[in-house]
Amino acid sequence: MATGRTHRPATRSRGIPEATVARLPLYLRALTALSERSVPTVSSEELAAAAGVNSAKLRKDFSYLGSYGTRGVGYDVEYLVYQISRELGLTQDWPVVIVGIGNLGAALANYGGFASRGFRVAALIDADPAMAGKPVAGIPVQHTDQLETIIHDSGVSIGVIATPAGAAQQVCDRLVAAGVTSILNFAPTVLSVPDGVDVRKVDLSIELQILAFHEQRKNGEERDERADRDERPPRDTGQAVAATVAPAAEAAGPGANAAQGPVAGAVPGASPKGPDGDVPAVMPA
Amino acid sequence: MATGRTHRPATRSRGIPEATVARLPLYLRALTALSERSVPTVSSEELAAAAGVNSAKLRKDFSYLGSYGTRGVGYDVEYLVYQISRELGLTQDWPVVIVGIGNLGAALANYGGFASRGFRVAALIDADPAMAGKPVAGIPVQHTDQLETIIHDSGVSIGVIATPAGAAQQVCDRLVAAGVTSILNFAPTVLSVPDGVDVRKVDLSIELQILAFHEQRKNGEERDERADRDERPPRDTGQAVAATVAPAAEAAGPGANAAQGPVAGAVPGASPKGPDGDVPAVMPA
DNA sequence: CAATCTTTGTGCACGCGTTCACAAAGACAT
DNA sequence: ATGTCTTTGTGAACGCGTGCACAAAGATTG
Repeated sequence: MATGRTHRPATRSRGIPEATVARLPLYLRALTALSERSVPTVSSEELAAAAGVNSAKLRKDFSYLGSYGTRGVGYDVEYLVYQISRELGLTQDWPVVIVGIGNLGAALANYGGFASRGFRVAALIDADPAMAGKPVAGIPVQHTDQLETIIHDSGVSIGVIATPAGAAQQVCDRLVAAGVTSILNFAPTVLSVPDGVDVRKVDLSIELQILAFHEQRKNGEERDERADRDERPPRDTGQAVAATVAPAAEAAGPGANAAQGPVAGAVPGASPKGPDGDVPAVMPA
Repeated sequence: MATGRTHRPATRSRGIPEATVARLPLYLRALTALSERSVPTVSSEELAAAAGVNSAKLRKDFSYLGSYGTRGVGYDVEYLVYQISRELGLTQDWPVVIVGIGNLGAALANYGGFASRGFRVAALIDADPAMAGKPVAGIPVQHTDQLETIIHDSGVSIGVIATPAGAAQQVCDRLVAAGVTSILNFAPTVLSVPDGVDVRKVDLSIELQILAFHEQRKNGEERDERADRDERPPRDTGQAVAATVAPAAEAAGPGANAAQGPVAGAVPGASPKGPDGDVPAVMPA
């Protein structure tokens, strides 16, 4: 799956392994489907198949939540839906703001999967003044100037960043400063955040690259893997190669100017950031 | 990671660990940024910071590719860009089709991160006849009827599914039958595919749910964690609870009837499919 | 050429996650 | 009640991934 994991050292918040937490939404979806079909109970085998995992893994996952099954019968669907929802915190309302209303931001705003799980789009924010007031998914877009006010007034603690890479860190800093403690980042940049803030990343091109790797392995044993295997290249091949790989500039932005702290260095501090400007299409990575 | 990992048993294609493969795109992005700033070399420490990982991990990752560094100096940026690109298979052109041109599909079509890494959008496909011919991102949308022809003529091996959940499995089957061997799935459904086909999943709401879990843990020790901890619920709480958790139907759809191998066999029964509710406005595939 | 300094590459240990396999628990039939 | 059958819950083994720590390698300086 989309990759998206952060570099946080797998906190294992309260006994439940991180890997298990990541699968709970999967189980919940399958269970919800069963619930709608009025299926009263499921065995671990059936549910595991529906969720696409191993049944032993599923049982172990559930064992971290408690003993919510009946031996010889299986799990009560409705009860399990409730327990998992509660464990994930979906029994409460989560106001969310989406920053960067390009194609992707608009798609997210329209995405039905949010509302159906307790996530409510509290506001849409964009830096383009021309967007201000325009309704997207029935919600008027507000200007970035309002960001702090919106966060504060709506009590938002989860922010979604769908801006171009160049603007992401800046937006992130403002969100965090305003009180947001969880961020879902769609911009192709590594965000630095202070401790206590969770970041999850979704990078569409990364997923494709991973697929390409496996794809290459499938058809690709007969390819040109011979000559260029271990040759020391001319030190000045630079431009040519770069042009081949990435003809269009990527401009991940100077934000990634490594060299900050010794290792991690999550510096919420200033970020000159330079030009980001463009918000034309979607994340011109 | 957004997650998005499939249930394939981590094939470790050719010695390179799956976890390492998943990080290579990360390194590549950071390196590309350095390349554009004309930085000749980087140390593992610097690059690791830019990519948001541990430096020891980075060095070990690179060691799987070969000895591409110079002790006392670091790594040649351009050379490393080339090596990683080649390893990922990005030195060749990958035609891609996107099926389901709703908000999300359109966002993907416009996404710049594809073209800049060797991925070329060969075609856009949608089931809505009204969409046919309409240009999105400069590419005319074609009707689903053309799917097989397009795949065949363009030699596409990677497909992106951005349809509603209810249509995903059907589209998937047709893609696979037409020769696609790698699928990036944005629909909230578990796809069943034959061996040899790779599936990676990106589920936006899953990422948010994971964030919600951690968010709950942060502010939430003083919450209502007492009373409803281990109570055996009335067996008929069903509807009420379901309504609370998921007011809008989601209907991940029975499409997930894995039922291929022996272990799978989940509810092979008929699938009236019913209302797929979720993702109404978006993705009218 | 020798000494020193920097940084890579990796052996090793540890912890997490996955999977197997089975005893315990309950349902159900007789 | 007793026995059988199904399915859970989990102890234990295994394998992968991560991070430490250091020797080896090369640059650099005197």
